[in-house]
Amino acid sequence: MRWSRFFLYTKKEAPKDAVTPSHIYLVRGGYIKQVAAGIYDFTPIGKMVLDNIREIIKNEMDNAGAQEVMLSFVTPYELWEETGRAKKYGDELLRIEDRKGQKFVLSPTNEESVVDLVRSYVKSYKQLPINLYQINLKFRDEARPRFGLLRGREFIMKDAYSFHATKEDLDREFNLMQETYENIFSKMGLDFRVVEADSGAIGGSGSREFMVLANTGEDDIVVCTECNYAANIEVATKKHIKKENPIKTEIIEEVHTPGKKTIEEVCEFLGIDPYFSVKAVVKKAIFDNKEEIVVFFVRGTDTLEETKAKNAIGAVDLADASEEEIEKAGLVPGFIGPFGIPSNIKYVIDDDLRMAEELVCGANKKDYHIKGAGLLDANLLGNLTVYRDIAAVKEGDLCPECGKPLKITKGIEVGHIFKLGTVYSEPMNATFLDENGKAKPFIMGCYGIGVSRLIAAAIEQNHDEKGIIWPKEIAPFLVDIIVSDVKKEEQLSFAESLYEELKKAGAKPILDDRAERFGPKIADFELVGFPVCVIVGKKLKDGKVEIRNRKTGEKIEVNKEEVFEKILEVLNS
RNA sequence: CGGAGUGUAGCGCAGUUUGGUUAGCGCACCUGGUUUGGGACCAGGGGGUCGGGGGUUCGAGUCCCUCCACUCCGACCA
Repeated sequence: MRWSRFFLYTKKEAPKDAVTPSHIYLVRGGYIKQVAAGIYDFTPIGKMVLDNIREIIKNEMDNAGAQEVMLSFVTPYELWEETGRAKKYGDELLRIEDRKGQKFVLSPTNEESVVDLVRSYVKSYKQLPINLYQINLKFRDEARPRFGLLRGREFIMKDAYSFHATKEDLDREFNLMQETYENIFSKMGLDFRVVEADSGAIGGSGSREFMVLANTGEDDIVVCTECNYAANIEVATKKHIKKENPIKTEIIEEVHTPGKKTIEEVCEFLGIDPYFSVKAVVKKAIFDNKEEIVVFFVRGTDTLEETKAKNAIGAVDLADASEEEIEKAGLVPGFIGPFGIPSNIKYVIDDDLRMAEELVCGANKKDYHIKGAGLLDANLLGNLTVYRDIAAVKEGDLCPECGKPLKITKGIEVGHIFKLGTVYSEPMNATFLDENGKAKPFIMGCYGIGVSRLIAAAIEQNHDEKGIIWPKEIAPFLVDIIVSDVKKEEQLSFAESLYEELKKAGAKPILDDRAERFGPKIADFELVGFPVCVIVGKKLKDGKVEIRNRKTGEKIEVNKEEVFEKILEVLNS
């Protein structure tokens, strides 16, 4: 490509609304242009990066035996009514009507479509397993799109759906997909982790997320400092250890704690370690058909993990409870504890408190706490007591696998694989006949990769203060040939012949033959982020040109005769 | 969806408080010239429904009403 004719225009100034590096550099580098909130145009160079990523994904998916399809983007609303997701998905599902008033949705994901496709052809276990995938546009009407391509409303996703006769075969495919994903992200040159994850609204029995490690990530992930345990904080667990409270109380007693409502206040007032206090977190739990006040008890030093809490009671959602709602339920805000709690209140105690002794907790009575309480005997509390893991893992907690300290890092979710089971095939009545001629619903898995998000994630992980540093596997061009002064005939003709040579060798060159000075050209090289550049400039008359490595910053001066070999050397280093 | 902002040339902004000639500046763009290894310089030039609609006024970018769009924090998010 000759830059002088290339539809690529960089900017010196960052757009005022961009805050993350990937968003800033994608816009400044001329890769994307915003059209509306969370919707972007891709310029030719942006499309090249997208295609490079698609190519890697396609190769690996095909290798794994999956078959590429393309499901319709505009799909009938009816299909969404079949599974009940029309309601559940909420406002994120963009509904539209055609001229006849027939309802459609813009696909945010395609479980319904693919089940509809497969059920119309597949009737026998002999046709299984099947894995169908597509790399296609998606639309989710996010309440708050942000950070450029990291969270768009319109985006490109690779979604795959597998169909099996048995759970064992699903497990096999699930593992194969995990391997395939690991290959894909490794090939792209990304630093990532596979983590245990919550299945969320999509349902199913198991899921793993693929996280690109980056400071700007929106997800907290828990990783072990020793072994390879890694989990999303929404599901991460820790090893429970029993610490002895140095303070031994003779008797369990109520103590007067006037106006001391927070853990901090109570513990300071009583002179105890907050680790041995019980924090009550009151939430309004929303179920399909009702709302209910639920109390969650965790250690004073812990915080409630809402996803875990939600799963513990099977609620659809948790909302903050107002002081009035708490009082109306018969609770005393600031003095809530597991002992003597009104019998109509549902509550859950964190696993870490199981068998804990010498605790301080609310007495369910204004201005009183209980000292010396123990959870040795659950019967004290009645048999409704439920212990679940509901506290968020924090830095320094111990690994559930090996017992070494855990740490928390930020990640960008670029892939997610699920064991769906029959949650879609059953309601959609998608069945096959097994060996005994009996109709059974398909057992399904689904596997997603955020393709356009990967572009942003790759930049979040690979940039400096000057611009993008593309991993060469996805770089739009590999070698930027800078002609320092295009009016110098010898510079231009040397650069042109080098360009032809590199092009023939498949080294994806771009020739910067614009009528610009050296400054803007080298700055654009760094901003747009090509792996290597060759500077054909004033030293050419001494037979020398310069090669620069974008990533290492290394500069080498070489004789013009050996430049071709040296470039390939740098590229392959 | 709650809270806070912003909207003036392709991009970044000033002007709005206190209404008053023809709405400015930097970058980018066009023409000519000089420059040519880190975002050059000189001269000339083009480009505006001041987010939309309504109102107040002799007069509105500026005041009032209303709608819209976009951004940030949070909630949300396979």
